[in-house]
Amino acid sequence: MERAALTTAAVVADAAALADQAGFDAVTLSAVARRLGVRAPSLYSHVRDREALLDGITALALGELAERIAAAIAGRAGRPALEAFATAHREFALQAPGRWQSLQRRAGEIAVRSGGARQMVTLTRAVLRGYPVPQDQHVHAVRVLGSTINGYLALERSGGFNHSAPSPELSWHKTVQALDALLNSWPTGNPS
Amino acid sequence: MERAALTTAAVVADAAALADQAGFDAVTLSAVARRLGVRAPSLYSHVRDREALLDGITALALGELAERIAAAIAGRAGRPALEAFATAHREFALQAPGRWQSLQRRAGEIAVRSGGARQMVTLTRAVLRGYPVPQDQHVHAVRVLGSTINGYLALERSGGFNHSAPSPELSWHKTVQALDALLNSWPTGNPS
DNA sequence: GGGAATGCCTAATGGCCATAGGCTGTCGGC
DNA sequence: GCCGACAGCCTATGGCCATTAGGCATTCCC
Repeated sequence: MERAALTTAAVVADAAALADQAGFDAVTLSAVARRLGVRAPSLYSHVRDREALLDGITALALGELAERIAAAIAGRAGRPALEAFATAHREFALQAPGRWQSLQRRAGEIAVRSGGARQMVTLTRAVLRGYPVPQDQHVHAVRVLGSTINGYLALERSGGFNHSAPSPELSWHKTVQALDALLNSWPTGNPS
Repeated sequence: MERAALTTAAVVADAAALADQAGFDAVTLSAVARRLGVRAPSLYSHVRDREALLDGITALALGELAERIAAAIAGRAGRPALEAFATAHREFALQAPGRWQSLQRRAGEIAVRSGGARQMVTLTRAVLRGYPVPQDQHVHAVRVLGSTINGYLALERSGGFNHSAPSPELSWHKTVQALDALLNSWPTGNPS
């Protein structure tokens, strides 16, 4: 019996793969152990508990998403940058649904410390540089952007669009277009 | 031993209360049974299985939210209506976190059929009537609105704002303001 | 008063997380 | 080349959960 050479990273990676295949909720220590040809308790040498495993997936996903986004918006500004930013999000959600799902929960210590979150904020701000949004409004704009993009993908994923007509594709385009328009004329004062 | 007079509705209502107190994930047949002073298997007379129970909560929450929104936007139009619409959402999320959480998942048969979903769409369209958004764009606008509001509340709830400065309150206001501006100048053509 | 239906119960199965403690092969020090 | 420590996996166990099967009492209608 060869040593399986398990490491924390390997366990987390396999768990992430399982999440993509069977859904985030299907990520269970037992299931991962089965996939790795090992008994469940053995995993506790590499992972503190289930929560830590899930948090590890979150950290991994955060890093991967940041990487994709960085590559996507490099060399772009303004609307093209925004579109690349949004598309990177959406493709990540579609291609790695389990990992994406792992981002939609209260992040634990590991994930927060991993720096991926900070990186995401930095990247979002980079997109904003191409728009006439004043510095002191950036935080708000970052939040609106994150809310809308994540919210849209969550709705799409949970089937919120299955019962009305036009394709999600079309609405997605309109949504990004709307965000572009919004950033271009960011409301500053207190207009009545 | 008095007959507890359990009904499907009573079980679902108690489950919803539990969800608000302990989180949606804490809604377990065992826990609900304990609260009702009954053994877990007894609940199967009223509820098909756990999934049906959760779906029941979703249907209940959908109806309650629609009711709140209807009351909030009655007699208002334009920006006040939008603000009332958004506020109703947020207050629901803050006051009934478990019920709100139940809306953030793939809805099952019961919830879909309950008509609450359709009612929500109708109410959102009602808000749009106060804005110069062309009819054929309403679907998209409904989706953008839903995405942003839900997305914001999800982010707020999952602590996404805990690590940066300004209060969520402020950003929330800015977000609603931004949506107002967006609807007022909804991008129609294909502006380059 | 009898019988069926209603509504709760106990018993039992199987899955999951988690802890405790045991076994084995590998490797550094001598 | 031997020995002890340690790394890394194992079995055994306990507790909680969902779900099914089958039993017992109360109620209500005839």
